[in-house]
Amino acid sequence: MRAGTNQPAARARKPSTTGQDTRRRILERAVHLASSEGLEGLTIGRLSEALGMSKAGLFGHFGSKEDLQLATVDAARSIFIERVGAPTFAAAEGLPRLLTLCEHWLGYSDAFEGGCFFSAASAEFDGRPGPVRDRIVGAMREWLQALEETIKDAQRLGHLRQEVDPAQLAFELHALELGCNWQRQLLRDEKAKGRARTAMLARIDAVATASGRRAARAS
Amino acid sequence: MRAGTNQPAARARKPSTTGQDTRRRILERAVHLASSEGLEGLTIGRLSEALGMSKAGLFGHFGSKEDLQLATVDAARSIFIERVGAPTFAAAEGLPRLLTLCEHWLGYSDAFEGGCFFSAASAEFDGRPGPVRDRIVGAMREWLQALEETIKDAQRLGHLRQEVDPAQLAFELHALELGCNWQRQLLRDEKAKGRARTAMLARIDAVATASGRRAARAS
DNA sequence: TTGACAAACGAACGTTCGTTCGTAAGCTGG
DNA sequence: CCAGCTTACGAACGAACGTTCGTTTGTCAA
Repeated sequence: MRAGTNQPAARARKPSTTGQDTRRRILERAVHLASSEGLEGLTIGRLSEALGMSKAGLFGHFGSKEDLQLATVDAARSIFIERVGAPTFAAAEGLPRLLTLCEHWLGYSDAFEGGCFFSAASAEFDGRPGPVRDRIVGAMREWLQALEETIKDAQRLGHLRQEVDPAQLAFELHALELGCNWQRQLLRDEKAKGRARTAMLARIDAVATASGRRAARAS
Repeated sequence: MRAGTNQPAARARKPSTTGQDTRRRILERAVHLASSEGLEGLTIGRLSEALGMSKAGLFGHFGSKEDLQLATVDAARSIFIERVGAPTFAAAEGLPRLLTLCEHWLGYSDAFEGGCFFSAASAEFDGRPGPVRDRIVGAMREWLQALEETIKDAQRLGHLRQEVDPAQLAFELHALELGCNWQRQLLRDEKAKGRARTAMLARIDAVATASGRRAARAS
């Protein structure tokens, strides 16, 4: 079953509303729904109802629920790259870039109605083997690697002390982001973002060099 | 419907297997299942199958699925208290107690097959209003309060500097625990616990007083 | 021995899930 | 104008969900 799923019909045509448009509209809504209801709680029936279309019509854009989930993860990844990755790599390398990353990272939670998509998806699928879990893991490894690389660059430029363990620092910054999301979403604590920012800046400042601080102040 | 749920039949009798025993057995399994599949993914059918009993037989112990979920949260809370709370309050007040808390906190993840129960439950229900969410929030507030109180005690004893903000420190320690669980469960990184321990100890040591360090070394 | 009661069961309920199918409608190249 | 393709639809499917019901079993008290 499910034959012919591997030719995604990418041929370019221009009807009044193309399938790609609808697909985008579906995924935009799916990402929000999944961030608060979960990727499994994201039901085809409710999603189609929220979009004012039929179950079958929506289903046709994806071969299966799993494909919908995978596409939703990809869509969330795109949003993350747009809201965090892009402004980060637009900033000057070194400490300024690392600080820019932290600030946009904290701000991106607002991009989804139910808080950080990946925080929710991670917790939901960390114990369920399969393609969806693999996709989430891939996106998170990619991000953690980028974060670590940003730290290493700052170190290479002499903005951070040599004895800093980039993986350890990346772990701690990531933990603070998770904590921020937790406190905001579960306890509805508006101070969460401030707490996380305070902690991130203090942690970074504690291992910054004089030239690093100068570069940060200049930017 | 669901009449007579409010007299739990606490009358003392001694059949070969009492209802309370079965209920305990059910909840023990439920906690593990929920920690990896989620509280919603915890279905009565699969749970009863895993226990070798019928759906109806299991269902009878709870008036509804929601009641089962609430009981599961309570059971997880008991395990947490037993594994973390008890050893913590057995330790000497002040810095020794705070360090004991951290160590047992990091170790308790092993109590559940799918990692920290509350980390999973928090992420799952942070966007779903209702009694289950309220129960989770209650347990977490209770814990966060205990953590903050432990910090304040250490401060009162002069083991931590006066300028320390207990709520901020509690937030950061909690974030590190979340990060530990995330890295362990999603990335299957065995270094996670070490990373979190390193960060916790460094964070605490940075604001410890000389007498606090002495008390910690002595215990 | 009998009556009462808790504990567990099998069978069925209505609902919702993901999925399949056949079929209109709308656009486009011949 | 007409085939051919994409897009969307309504209707229906089997499976699994939470839940209800009536019944059987085993144990204690009278």
